Amino acid sequence: MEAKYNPTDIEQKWYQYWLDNKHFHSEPDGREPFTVVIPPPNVTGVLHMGHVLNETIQDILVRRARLEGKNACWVPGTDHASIATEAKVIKRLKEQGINKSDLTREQFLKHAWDWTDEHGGIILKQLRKLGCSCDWDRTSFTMDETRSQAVISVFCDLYRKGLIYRGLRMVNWDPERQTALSDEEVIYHEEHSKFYYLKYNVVEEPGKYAVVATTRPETIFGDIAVCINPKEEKNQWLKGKHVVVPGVGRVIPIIEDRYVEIGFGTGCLKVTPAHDVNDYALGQKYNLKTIDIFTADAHLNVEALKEENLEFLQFDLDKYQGMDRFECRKVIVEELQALGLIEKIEDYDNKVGYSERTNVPIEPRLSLQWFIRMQHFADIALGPVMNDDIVFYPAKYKNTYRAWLENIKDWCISRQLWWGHRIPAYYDADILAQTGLENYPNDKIVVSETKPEGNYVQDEGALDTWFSSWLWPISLFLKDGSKILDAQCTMHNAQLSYYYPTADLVTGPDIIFFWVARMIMAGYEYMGQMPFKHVYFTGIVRDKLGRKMSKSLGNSPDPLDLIERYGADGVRMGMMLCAPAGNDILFDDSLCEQGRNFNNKIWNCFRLVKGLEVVDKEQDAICKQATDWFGAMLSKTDEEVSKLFKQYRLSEALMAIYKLFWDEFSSWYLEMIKPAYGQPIDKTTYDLTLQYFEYMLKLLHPFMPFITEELWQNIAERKEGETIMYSSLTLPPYSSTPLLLAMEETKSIVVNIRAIRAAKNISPKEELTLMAPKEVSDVAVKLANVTISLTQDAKHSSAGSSFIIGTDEYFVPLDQFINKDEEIKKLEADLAHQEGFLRGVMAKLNNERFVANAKPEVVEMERKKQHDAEARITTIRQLIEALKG
RNA sequence: GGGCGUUUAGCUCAGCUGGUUUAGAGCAUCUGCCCUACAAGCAGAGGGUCGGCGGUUCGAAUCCGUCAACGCCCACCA
Repeated sequence: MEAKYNPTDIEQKWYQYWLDNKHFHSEPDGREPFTVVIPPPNVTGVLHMGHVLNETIQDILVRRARLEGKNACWVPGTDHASIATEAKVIKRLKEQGINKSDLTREQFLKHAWDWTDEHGGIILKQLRKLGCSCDWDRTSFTMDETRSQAVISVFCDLYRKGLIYRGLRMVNWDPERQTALSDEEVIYHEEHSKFYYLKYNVVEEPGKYAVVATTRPETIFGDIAVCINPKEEKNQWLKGKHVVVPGVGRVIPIIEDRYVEIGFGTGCLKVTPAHDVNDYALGQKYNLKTIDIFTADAHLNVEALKEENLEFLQFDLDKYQGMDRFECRKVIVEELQALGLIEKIEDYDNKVGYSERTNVPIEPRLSLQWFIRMQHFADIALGPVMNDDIVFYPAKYKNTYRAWLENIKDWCISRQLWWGHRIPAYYDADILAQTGLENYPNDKIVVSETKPEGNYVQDEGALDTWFSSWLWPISLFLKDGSKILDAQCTMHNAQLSYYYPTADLVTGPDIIFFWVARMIMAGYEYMGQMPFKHVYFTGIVRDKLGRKMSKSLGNSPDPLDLIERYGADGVRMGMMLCAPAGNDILFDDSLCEQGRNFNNKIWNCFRLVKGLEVVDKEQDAICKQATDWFGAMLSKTDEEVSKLFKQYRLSEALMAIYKLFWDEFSSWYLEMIKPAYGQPIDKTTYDLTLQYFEYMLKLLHPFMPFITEELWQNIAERKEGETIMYSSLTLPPYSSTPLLLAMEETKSIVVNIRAIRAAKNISPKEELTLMAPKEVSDVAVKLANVTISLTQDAKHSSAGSSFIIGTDEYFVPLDQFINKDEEIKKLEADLAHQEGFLRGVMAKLNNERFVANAKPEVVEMERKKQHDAEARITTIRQLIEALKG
């Protein structure tokens, strides 16, 4: 065996082995199920560090569940990511000189599928490199046939139930992709912008004007009123008057509404119902007309204004026609300034909504879209999380969840995209020809899983991607034509009834509304049950400086490159070392280094153990003590690890095993049982050592699947197809605290003597005498290389170095090396510390109220502290005197 | 503007319902070692008045209040 662990070949070998033996595949059986559905990555995406974190955690949970004897099933798949993928396809087409608008829907979809086939699933291949134990036979796609069918039938079902409706609403419009978005897809950024104070001349009082402050002067073409608060003193004079929209020349009324905040700005609000959510509400309330001045890609369309009789028009409308909205802002400000219609311009910070996907400022736009009534879903989804039927880790996200559900708004689910599930709504062609889409009567819409007979036109829109994602934990298990709508009432689907509800969901808190909440809604609506029992929210992977990893910053390492350099096990461990649940991850390559080093350590321990020569002989005292002790140690850690897993404290579980293996097993245990050079080891000790080693491999396996499989296969004879993955994880119970305490004392003796050697520069090879007040374990004799001289009264007069463990005093005579002053200084420092400590204890014990109020065992503990400290102080004083004398 | 969270060694974090030797771990640092598993290693060492202030208590990193810094989420003040 090589002295260094080389992961590459080994990882490939075992992954193939697992695949060949179908070890990741699950079918329902008598065992308890443990299901995890992957948060489907974008079908054309590539692996980034966020995935590494997320998928590693899932794999750890799944592998641990297998070891615990559960029937674990981790279902992989990808998401069609409607808007993101469509954007990529459009971009590629553009590179080929093709515009989306030149293609028919069918032609475009052909390109999109080509692209998907070409790039799709790359990320799933990459997950294999990471060691993910997904049931690849179950790989699904949110837009494959089964999943699509589920989506369409759910849409129809919700429509029938009256939970889906079509309506003309103010929506978030992405002018780049030219589609509506849901509220969740809008991200607000604080922005430094300007506040423009525009003059609106009052018709009834020539020479006087109202001032309106706005951040969006380009929208004045759509102004339809100016609103004041009826209670605002300074604007009383405007009541009932009319004003002229500057430049545009439209005469509009002053209206009154308490919505306008007194004291903010000038108290005059321009009302542009077509381009602002609040203005739209005002428009509805006062029955104002809406003038839409933007095209779908947010360029000006002022053609309609020409039809109006704008008696005070000062602008050249043709100049503005087709102008970009931001260009227009610049131009219009210049022109208004020239006309003397701007009173002043101030700096102003406000929030601007951006499209999550295209990063373009959102335009509020009135349009005809499909919505889900969310109140119903909020009602069924709130309780289970608040009362911990579904448990969130960390729990703080319960607050976030509740806040969202309690202020729920209807969900806009239609998108003006082609790549997605097409809305199964049909319009009678004849009626449509008469009425147009906007005025098409709702009761004549046919919503159906199949195209109705006759001359019908299907809705052009597609559904929000999340409308398919929210069914994921259900739709993944639909097989052989089984229908989602039958799922709950018949449960005839053996797959679904076995695997649902799933056990754990691992995902980022950024999609708690997009996905987590909606899965819970769909779960209760269609299965009558929760979709998962636990939700583990990961943090965001950041770089060492706390910056979010991103392509543009170039601070995100390529996971595959890391795997190449440190091995998948090393990378997984590096990731987990810095990943307490819910905290952001400050990732650094050096963490993987630590992971790699640990692999190497395990590897070399294995080399040592396997290299031992074994004979059939009695176990000596040292080995007996060592094996007994480590058995207890192992079982104690095992218990801890189980507890930590139950709390989803994975990084702590890993750390516990890490310390067990490196400190207790390698540094202590192996040194204890290691025979002298060339000597053999007894079989009992050897067998126990292998047993312990094997058990630790199992504990480690979820974190580091490859090296543990490799060593597990080599630690004993294995049958063809056997795997550590399904080796059971049970340990004979140990409960031996005295054993552990005794060994801690032994270790203290060894550490003290090593420290003396280090301080005095004495080689470990040189045997020393240890004067001890009581029997010292042979383990200490071996590891510290000492001979014991039993004495109740160490010879304080002779030169040497002493130490105290508990209240026992030990002494190592060292005539030739001793430096008295140094020794005295050290003892005096210790004395000062002990005395300070004693003072603290005495302060409590002398306090009557403490003695009276504290629990008896606490008082008892303080008394013991007092006695111990006093004993130690006496001993130290004697030592100092002896040295001085 | 509301809400939530964080603040403990140079770094990343434990520290559960207040008392278990005047705070722990891993990494990093420093010192000494190539000793026949491992220098991707071994042995040893140093390092914190627990963000500030105030309070409750016999006793506070731990509970309460307040301030500060940072982070996240939500919200239609144009």
